Amino acid sequence: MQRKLPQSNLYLREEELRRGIELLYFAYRDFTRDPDEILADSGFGRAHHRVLYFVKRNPGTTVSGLLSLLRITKQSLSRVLGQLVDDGYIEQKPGTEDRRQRLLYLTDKGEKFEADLFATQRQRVAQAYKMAGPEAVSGFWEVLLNIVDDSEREIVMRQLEK
Amino acid sequence: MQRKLPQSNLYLREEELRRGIELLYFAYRDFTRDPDEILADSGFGRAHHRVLYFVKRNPGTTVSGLLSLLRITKQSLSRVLGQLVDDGYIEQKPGTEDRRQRLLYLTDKGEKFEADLFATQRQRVAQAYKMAGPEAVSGFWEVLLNIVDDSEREIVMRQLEK
DNA sequence: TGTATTATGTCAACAACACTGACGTATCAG
DNA sequence: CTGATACGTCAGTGTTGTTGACATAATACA
Repeated sequence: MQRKLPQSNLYLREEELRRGIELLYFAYRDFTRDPDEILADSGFGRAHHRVLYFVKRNPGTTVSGLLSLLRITKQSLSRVLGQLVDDGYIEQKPGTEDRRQRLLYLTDKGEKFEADLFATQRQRVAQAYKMAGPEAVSGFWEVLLNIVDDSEREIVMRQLEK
Repeated sequence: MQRKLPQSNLYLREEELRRGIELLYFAYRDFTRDPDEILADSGFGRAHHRVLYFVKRNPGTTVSGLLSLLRITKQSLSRVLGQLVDDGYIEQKPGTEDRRQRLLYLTDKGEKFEADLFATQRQRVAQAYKMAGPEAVSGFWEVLLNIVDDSEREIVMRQLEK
């Protein structure tokens, strides 16, 4: 018998998939809202935030390091990075081993600004973690990691373990 | 004693928070990649996808319904919606009760296109669900829902239950 | 009936951020 | 010495968001 089971399963599955898709949209939209507001006051945008964030997390990283992490073009990165350097948020030091490289570090000003931006997301995510509980948080991480491209998962995991 | 515990907890907490923040960035980035490619071939962008998606999910919704769901300006929506109507993906019918309203529906062409776009994200999310397992999926939903703004949670939950 | 409000659309300007393509310089590696 | 690499730059383009102002039609209400 069971004529209707496959149909029913498919329907449930679709609902579950749409739920994930929608939550991802809404959560990401709100997740970026607080820092976006702070950034706008300083004449920066979301891209600046990402650069500050990943330089903070990977002090001494190079331009190509950022490029392969962010997966944007060097022209896009260059514009944003240049502004951050010009405005004194990021410092470039020539590589010791390979002098073509520019090692990137946050200045004190950059550290403070990043901390302000981080505080807003910290608050939001900490609250969500608290409401959902530790088991839910594990599941959250696991599903997200599996949504990442197969081809990117290695590099993402390396980043997470820093 | 436990002199070091609070410090240690804070450190762990920070790491956990950064993990969530980073995963959200990487997952969202890759999550939007497949549909973005298809859209580019048709001369559309991510905003068109969102409109198609939510009209599919809420057939007969109005412009203001979309506006309060997407939280963008009417000028932004109008441009994108206008293109989709002009190109025959979305159909507008005057409201029966309130004739100022334009009720929005996907045309057959729109249904097919949305299905193509959805298929890519369906595949990615289904795979992630499968790898992570049902408990992880619940946690994924729960954390994401709590990341959504308090002020938006009602409207998001109403959407999810459709 | 008349008036205020609502739903929607439109014109214009602007900014952020991504892209492509091409070219240039300094440095490294063999 | 030569080719590849790391990085920068100039120029153009497109999507998507914003603000502000104005217009039209339909509704709601006094």
